[in-house]
Amino acid sequence: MSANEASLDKAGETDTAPAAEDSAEAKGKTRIQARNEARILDAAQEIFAARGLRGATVDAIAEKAGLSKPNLHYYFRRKSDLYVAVLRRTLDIWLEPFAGLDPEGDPAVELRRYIAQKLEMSRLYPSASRVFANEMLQGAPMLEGYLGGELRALVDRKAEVIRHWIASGKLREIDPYHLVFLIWAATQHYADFDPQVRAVLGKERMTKADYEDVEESLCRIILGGLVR
Amino acid sequence: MSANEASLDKAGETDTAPAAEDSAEAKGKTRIQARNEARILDAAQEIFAARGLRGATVDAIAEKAGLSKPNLHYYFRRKSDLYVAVLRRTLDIWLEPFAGLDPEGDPAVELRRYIAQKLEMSRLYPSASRVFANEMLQGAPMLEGYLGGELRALVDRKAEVIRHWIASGKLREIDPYHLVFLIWAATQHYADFDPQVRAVLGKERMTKADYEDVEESLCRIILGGLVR
DNA sequence: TCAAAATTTGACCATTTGGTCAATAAATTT
DNA sequence: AAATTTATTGACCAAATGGTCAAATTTTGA
Repeated sequence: MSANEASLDKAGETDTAPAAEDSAEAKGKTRIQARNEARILDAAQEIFAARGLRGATVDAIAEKAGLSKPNLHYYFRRKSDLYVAVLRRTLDIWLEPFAGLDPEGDPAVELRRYIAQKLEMSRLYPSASRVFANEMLQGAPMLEGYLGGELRALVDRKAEVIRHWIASGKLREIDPYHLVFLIWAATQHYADFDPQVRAVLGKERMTKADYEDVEESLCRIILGGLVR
Repeated sequence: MSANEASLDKAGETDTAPAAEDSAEAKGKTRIQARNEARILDAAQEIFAARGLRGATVDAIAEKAGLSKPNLHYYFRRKSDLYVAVLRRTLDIWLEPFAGLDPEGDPAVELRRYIAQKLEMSRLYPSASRVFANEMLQGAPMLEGYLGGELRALVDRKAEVIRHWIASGKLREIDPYHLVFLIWAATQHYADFDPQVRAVLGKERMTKADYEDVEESLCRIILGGLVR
């Protein structure tokens, strides 16, 4: 319909002075600022995860964060700014383990580790996964540039790694891209479709042990066929 | 928060006279009624798929259906009624091929067929998949009873089929439930995460041929490991 | 301690939205 | 063709919502 106010394409972090502060973050932020922004981001992640950008209300986020609505707007002018911030944080956390796939490592070990890491993220930060899923369902209006840029480049690089494994006879001949999609889909499923998973398994809650079963099952199916 | 106005649990189709009419539907509906309800359902599916229950506006649905808002309300009193109707239609279409898994058939053939069917549904009716995904992300408030009832029972039955295949040595030892989740996740991924898939693959559009590649890849990975 | 800067809030507003209703315009039936 | 039922709509409303703003309060630094 209209140009988006913001997106993740080449976001321009305007830090005037890098300055090595205490926390990993902190770009000249007050203590109060850091605390409140973190609270808001956490709250927003929960709300956006469950309702998406349009369905989420600023009131709901503010209440969950324990702030008044005007006070929230003091930190994030527009709801969409907040949404982009949440998305960015989610994405950063997400791609780290993927980028870590080591070409020199044994594919069975590397892939199992990646699957395990991705599953753990579904278990520990399900709402992060859901925010991303929601954005996908909307057609990814905020991620257009990112998906075709950063992400695509990264996946291309890792597809090369997988092809290298195949070439050296350690993996069967499979399309690297669809393997990646399969792993993403399978692992995120347990966060995104949690209600269905729990209902079908008849579990009130998915415990850490349950997730270990998932890991074992997924690896057995995927690797069992993949690995020479 | 509060009791939902409607859900899919034991929905009571109040048909006074079964009466074998022309179409598969038609429970004493006018021609106009049938046409408009279909239009509305289609339009609603698109909007709900992209925005979820809360994010979708009745106005948007009405416009897409080519009706005025009050006219839409003439057919569906509440937005949630419409949502449930869409969900029900989606669900019906969805489970048919799953229920069709034949215990007497060859597991490799049966599973490949199911994967192919599920993929085709992602290709032909992506918005149906997205409506369901959206409902999951919201926590499945409208499906609570359904998931733990009908669906769970069906999956239990099919898990038995898979165990039977394992027992007769046709499949490796795997957890039937996680296999089912894997297939669901992998196939629906191409509908739900379409923007990501297209961006990473660098494709403007996923063609039928592209989907055939997906089928081949998925079957090779999943079955390659599964089948004896 | 005190002024400046940062933070918080109550009150408010314009828009959007789900939903209603009486009145009107087709269809359908008799 | 009249009567009855079905379908459609313009006008409207109350509630929700994103966002603003001036005033008040708290924190910070000199």
